[in-house]
Amino acid sequence: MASGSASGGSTGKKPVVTRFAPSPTGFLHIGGARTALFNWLYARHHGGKYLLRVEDTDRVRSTVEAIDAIFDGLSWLGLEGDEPPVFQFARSQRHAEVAAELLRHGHAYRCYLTTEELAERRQKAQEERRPFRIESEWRDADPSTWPEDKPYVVRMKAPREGESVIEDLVQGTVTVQNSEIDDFVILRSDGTPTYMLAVVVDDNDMGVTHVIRGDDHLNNAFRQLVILRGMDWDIPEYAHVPLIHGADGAKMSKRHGALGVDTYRDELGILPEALFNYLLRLGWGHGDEEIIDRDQAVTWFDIADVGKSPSRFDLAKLQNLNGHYLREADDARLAGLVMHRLEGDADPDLLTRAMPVLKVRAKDLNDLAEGAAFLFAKRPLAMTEKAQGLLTDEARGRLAAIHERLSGESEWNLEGLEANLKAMAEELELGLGKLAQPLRAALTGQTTSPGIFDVLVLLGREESLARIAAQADVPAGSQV
RNA sequence: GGCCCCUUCGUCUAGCGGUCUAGGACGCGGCCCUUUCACGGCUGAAACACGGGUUCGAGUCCCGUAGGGGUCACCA
Repeated sequence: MASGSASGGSTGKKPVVTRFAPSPTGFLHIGGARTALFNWLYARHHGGKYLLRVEDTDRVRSTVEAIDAIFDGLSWLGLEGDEPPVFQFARSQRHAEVAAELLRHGHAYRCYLTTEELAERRQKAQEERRPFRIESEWRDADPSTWPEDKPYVVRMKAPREGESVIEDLVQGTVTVQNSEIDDFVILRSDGTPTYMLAVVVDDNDMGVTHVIRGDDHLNNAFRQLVILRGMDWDIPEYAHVPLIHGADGAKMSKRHGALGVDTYRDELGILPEALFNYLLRLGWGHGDEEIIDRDQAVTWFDIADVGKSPSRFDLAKLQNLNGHYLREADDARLAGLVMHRLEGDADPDLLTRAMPVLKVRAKDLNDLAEGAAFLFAKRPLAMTEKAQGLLTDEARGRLAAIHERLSGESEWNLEGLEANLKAMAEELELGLGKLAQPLRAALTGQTTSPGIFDVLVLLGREESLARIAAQADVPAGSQV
């Protein structure tokens, strides 16, 4: 257990230990994912440890589903902890012990004020338009006068004079008057610890040297300082990173655009490396660099380079980045990811072979599935309206000619087919488009697709000719 | 409302007193490539919130104003 001077924070000599401590009351949202990322990155950059702690002290709101969802999201992003996660609730005994010690040393006191009494005072203060601060008459009561048979909470005896300063790695020097800090509760009347106590005890016991979290905790840090000083524990370095806002500038909340990372994965078809890169660049930059992989991020990342102002979430940029990583991704891997997004049976080998020409046209896995659909479509092909429009009588006539010509194609490869059709266009004194577009419609049922020769090769001789025949004005007698 | 924090193109950012007629990226417009759609290449429009200081010189430092955010529980 750490001990020693609590004056100036750690000296930086100790190996770095960071932690990500979500409360399992919902999915792993985008903001939490970024906090985890920054903790992971900071630990990796300094060759330290990155730990996970589940803050499940709120028994009614914490669920196993949420715990699973969070771990699932973290491992998808490659942000698993370096050690098995700590479950906060399991440590409540230790929290209570610390509270007892604080009580023993007179840093905390039993407060017998009821919630109703407090509510009354709060309301009165509001009516009188003056700021409310808890001033419990029990603060200075002699412990010998503490009733044993009445319910009470344990409150910290926060200093009322002077000021507290935090040298925050992101926010800089932040000063707060001690008079602003009230006597917060550390142990509820049922004897369970509050978050405020639990974090401090757990961070201390886990040897956390750097607390990197959302800046909605900045105010809490000053309360936590009170406990730290009461126990004479080392004060960790703090880094309070700004929250992520929605596209409209408002705070990301559950009903306001905050999505779980699973939604980005499952519904939006985003690759983990794309989300990693996007989240990294949100609030942090390294010169003009935009495409940054894991290893590069580890060497470049510094928490001090994180900006102080909140940033807005921009889906278009995420998708652009995703498109980049899609093009870089392994074809078989992408085929695997796309398989279950396709309706009906799909051949993974064909899908893999088609991937090089499919992925340059997609920005997410859904695009990829859509683009791949024609490969596995059953005859007769469904036609989009535009494709239908392309199939004029003249076009159908040309398809018949193409069919006849391609039937004689011996090799059925890219070069041969391209030479053949180009020659045909020249002979007919037509642009290649006049041939290619109707052909595309017949082959794919759409007006856009990969290159027409790629499509022909991917579909193969038999299927290609059959699809052409189905749309062509085939002269009687020459059935396929 | 009290306290704390923030403010460069629509968005993410570079900038750490002179090299800024402010750079990059996404998005948007145009052109090129081209059988379609993409990819790629080139190119255009687009920002230092405002007002005072400090300084020979301010996007960069200080102070106000405005706007935005966070937080004020026996929730985490």
